[in-house]
Amino acid sequence: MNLMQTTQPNRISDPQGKVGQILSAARELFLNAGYGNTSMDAVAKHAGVSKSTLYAHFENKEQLFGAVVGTVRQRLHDALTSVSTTDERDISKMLCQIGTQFMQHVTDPTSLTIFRVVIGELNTFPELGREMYQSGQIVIGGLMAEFFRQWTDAGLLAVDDPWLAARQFLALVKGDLQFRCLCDIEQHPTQPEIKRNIEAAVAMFLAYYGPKKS
Amino acid sequence: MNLMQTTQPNRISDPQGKVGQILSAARELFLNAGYGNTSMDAVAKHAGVSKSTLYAHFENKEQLFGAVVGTVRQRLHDALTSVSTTDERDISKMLCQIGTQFMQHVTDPTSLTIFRVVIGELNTFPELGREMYQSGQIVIGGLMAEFFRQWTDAGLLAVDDPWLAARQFLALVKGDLQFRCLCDIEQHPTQPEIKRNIEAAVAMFLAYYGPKKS
DNA sequence: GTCTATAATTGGATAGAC
DNA sequence: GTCTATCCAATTATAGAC
Repeated sequence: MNLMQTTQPNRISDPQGKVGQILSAARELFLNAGYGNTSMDAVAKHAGVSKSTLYAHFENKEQLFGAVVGTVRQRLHDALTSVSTTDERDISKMLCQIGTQFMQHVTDPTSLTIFRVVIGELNTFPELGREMYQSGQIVIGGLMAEFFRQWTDAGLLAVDDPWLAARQFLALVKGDLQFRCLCDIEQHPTQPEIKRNIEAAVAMFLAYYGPKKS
Repeated sequence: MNLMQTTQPNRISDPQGKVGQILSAARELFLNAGYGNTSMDAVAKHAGVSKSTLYAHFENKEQLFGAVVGTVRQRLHDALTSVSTTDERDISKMLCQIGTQFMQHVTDPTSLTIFRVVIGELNTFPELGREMYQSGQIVIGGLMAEFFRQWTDAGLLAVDDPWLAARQFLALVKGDLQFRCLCDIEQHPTQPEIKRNIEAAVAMFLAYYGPKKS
């Protein structure tokens, strides 16, 4: 699954070199038409190179697909680890900030598309699905759990199981919006819809994990 | 998308006739290998009929796929509309009962597989994804909303927006388990894991929507 | 490394006999 | 309705010249 240079003296990550063109074209085609409906011919034509060049850089179709998924997965990973909050005293505002950033990435069209393709091809590429999930849910879940632990130490929350609380918070924030997006390509959630979900989630979360009780 | 008899005098739903064999074989192959990786040759061979017979009953590959998805979707629809609870005074127990039944269908391997295939082929068959989603989330959401409305009238709950409460409850019960199943074919949730999720969900839900407050 | 041309296979769909 | 045999287009992957 190593996509870039192996032993060749090629400059690393040459963005507009042939490899970059191929990856870019492959990403667009794979994400729009799926794995099975995308031909290597089409990738070569779309990238403006010949099939020989294509096969000179990538062993076969499977490896090319893995490389494309790898780049998109990395982007999702980076986006989610950058989720943060300004240091406020108002725990409610902080939770809303984080929820908003999270939903932005979760409902991002590119993220959704890659999840669709990977999920659909899960039988052929089981490990890609696992990697995508880990770059998504696990990364953001761990981040939230750490936040909750710190805020509990600071007396802002009363969370006993940070991982459980993190999963509950994220589940509430998402509601069924991510799943709906995944199933219905046209029903993109509106901003008010997302905002309402987040506010309801924060209210419910604080009613249970807020500092006043327990 | 009408799969069974149109004008032919064939007995309706002949379970072990050629049509039944074809649908059964097609279901197994489509769900295991996906749409693009399943050939009509394979379907015919697996069903023990010739390709001519196959094409005598189904116009083309797309229509066959639609018919298969239709049968599975119907099963999911029926399963979810049958979710119910014994009439107790203990609201907590009733919620746990419903949550358990819901999770049983949500984590059912066949349901998961059909969702994977449909999601992966969403660009080719947009309406199938919408139908699946409606047979799943919308059906169970409406059912729950109605429960919550009745229980609020009876003084067991204090729910102002039944649809929102229903989505929140279902989101909490699922957590990230459905999404995890969808992405990772091997990580099937254990019963204790599911049970713990449900109990935590009910506790949190009742802390907010329970009758004592408000 | 890159191209043109092509090999080798497989796909969906049909013709015609019974 | 059902079968055998086949057509034709498209696909992945490679050979050989430059």
